[in-house]
Amino acid sequence: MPITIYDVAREAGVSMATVSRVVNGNPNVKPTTRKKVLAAIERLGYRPNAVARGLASKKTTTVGVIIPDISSLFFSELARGIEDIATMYKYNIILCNSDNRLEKELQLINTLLEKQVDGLLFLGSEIKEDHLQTLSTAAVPVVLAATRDADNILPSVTIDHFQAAYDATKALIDRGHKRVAILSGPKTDPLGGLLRFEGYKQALADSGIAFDEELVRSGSYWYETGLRNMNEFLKLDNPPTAVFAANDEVAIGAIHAIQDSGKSVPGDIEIIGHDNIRLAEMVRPKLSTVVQPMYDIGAVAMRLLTKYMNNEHVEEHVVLLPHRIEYRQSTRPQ
Amino acid sequence: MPITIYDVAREAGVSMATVSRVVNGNPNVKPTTRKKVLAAIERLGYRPNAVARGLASKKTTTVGVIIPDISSLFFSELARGIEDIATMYKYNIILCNSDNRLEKELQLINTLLEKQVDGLLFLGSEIKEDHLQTLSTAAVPVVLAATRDADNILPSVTIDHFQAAYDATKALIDRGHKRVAILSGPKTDPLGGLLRFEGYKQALADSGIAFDEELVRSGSYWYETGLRNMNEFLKLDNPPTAVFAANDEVAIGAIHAIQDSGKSVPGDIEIIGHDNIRLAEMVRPKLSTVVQPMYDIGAVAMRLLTKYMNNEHVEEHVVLLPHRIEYRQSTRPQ
DNA sequence: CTGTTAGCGCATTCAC
DNA sequence: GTGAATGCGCTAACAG
Repeated sequence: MPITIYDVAREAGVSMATVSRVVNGNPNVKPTTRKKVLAAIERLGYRPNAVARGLASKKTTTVGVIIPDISSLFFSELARGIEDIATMYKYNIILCNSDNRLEKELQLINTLLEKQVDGLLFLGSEIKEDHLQTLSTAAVPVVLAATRDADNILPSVTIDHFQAAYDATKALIDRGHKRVAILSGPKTDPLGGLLRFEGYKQALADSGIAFDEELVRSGSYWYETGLRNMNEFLKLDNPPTAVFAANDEVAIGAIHAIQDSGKSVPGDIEIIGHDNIRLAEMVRPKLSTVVQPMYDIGAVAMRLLTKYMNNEHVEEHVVLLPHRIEYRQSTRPQ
Repeated sequence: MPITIYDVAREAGVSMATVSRVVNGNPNVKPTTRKKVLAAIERLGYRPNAVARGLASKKTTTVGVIIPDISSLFFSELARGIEDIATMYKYNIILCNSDNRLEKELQLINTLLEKQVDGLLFLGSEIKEDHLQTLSTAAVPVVLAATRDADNILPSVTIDHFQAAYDATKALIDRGHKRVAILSGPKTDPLGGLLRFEGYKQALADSGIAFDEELVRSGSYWYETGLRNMNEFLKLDNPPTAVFAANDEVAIGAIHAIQDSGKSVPGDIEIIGHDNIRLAEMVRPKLSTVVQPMYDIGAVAMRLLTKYMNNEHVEEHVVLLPHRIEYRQSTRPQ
């Protein structure tokens, strides 16, 4: 039989309301009685029941987090940012993997809403009409992280993917390359795929370089994809002399493909990756890459969510975090 | 105003008990009325309140997971195993980072227990008397994963770390090495540190090789530690010709230290790592390593927890998962 | 400052 | 098969 607030009240010789007050730090309690209650709590080993509290107060101090895959280096870093800020604001997180599967995502949203989370964080996956519709039934705030909806209806935290890809491509061009290839993410991914691809094309156009379909390969964000697609590039009559990869894993796969073919990075081919996962510093040559602040995206998104949950005023509901290029060893020193 | 079970009852012209029955799949409902109720639920967009259900039923279908650091490649893989099995058994997980800090761990245990989780998974960190004491106040089952308590009081899922280290060291010795070094984890870590160190020493002893303090360096599990400590080895008058590293990151750091010094792996020095994080295949040379089945440890631990939560019979409460050595390129082909 | 009283939304007896 | 009644443990007015 678990100890309830009522047991404590009896033990301390006060009403349950008073016990509730001291448990919740309500100042309207005489220090003497507070001490009495605290002693009774200690003696009985009382542990407040957060479920009962949640039902009565309509707050669970829990937020739901829907993430494509927690085992990914990218998203686990994001999750850490979320959890740290959540802890700071006394929230816990219910973490769910969606594997980017629409059906599972919608079902998770419903489950989390049933669990009466105080807010929802939705990460990474593309936002379709179905999402918007299900999300619109939520009575609690929702924030997107590392993704956003096309019309910016929902609050979101991302970087400017177009600009990031533009900058990386431009940097390669400025280093004298005419044959700049892209290892793109899936075309179905609006941000990491399409938008970065657009940035790439725009950089070429602005530099008067003709777009060459031959220098484009898109696929998943896995190491093996980089390996495979880079090998295709290498078979070209006129292979690229520089490559922008849509993420770091792919970039590292590309580097290994190049090395395996007997060529060198950055000697023969220069590479710039994207994200700056911790791995980027743990390979040789160390990877030059576009820094996407994963931890911060998570942290800022969670902070934004606390503001909404707290009915605080929010200046801008679509926040773009800064990016930059970190030059390491897969590009030549300038 | 959210829709409650009562609204549905009125809309369907039945009692709330009946609605509760159809929501919970109780077979004792006439198909006709079931249909009526379902229609009313649909019409109203009713979403059951899991908090209220939790209070009434004393089950939350939520388990607490205390993890050192979700952003680590090792633990995020474990977490994925946990979450997948949790999903399979209709549980959600509340995920908390502990950073291996005792105080935070104890506080998290209490918080999760307050939230009335149906079970608790505790990962990675050393189990001290304080843990046992706090955990003993739990009214719900607890399972340890990737750690265990000294007296095997609590159920746990791990590999045999002594044997793993023994096997790796022995493999190196069998390849003809007399100077086998160890890049050990922290001595304060009972499994990854101490136990593996013991396995290393035993393998030496069994092979008649004198233990040499010079060939031992211990430290954190980070890449930089491997880099730094390997450099120390390299400065020795009589440096090691083989190294067993306490985890893969450290092993990769060591490889880079060796390469940076102008020597080669495995030509001059052979390396075996530990864990087999995904990274092991994403470096050159690819890392030979002791495979620790992270995903499975998480999955099995969660499965074990479901058995306890379900009052099922459990054969063995201390489970050791198998390990093996995966030979890749940081050891010479045999 | 403290106690009394109502629910919060649901599962669960127990009757019928 | 179905409904009425009770209580899970707590917060939140409201009185006093």
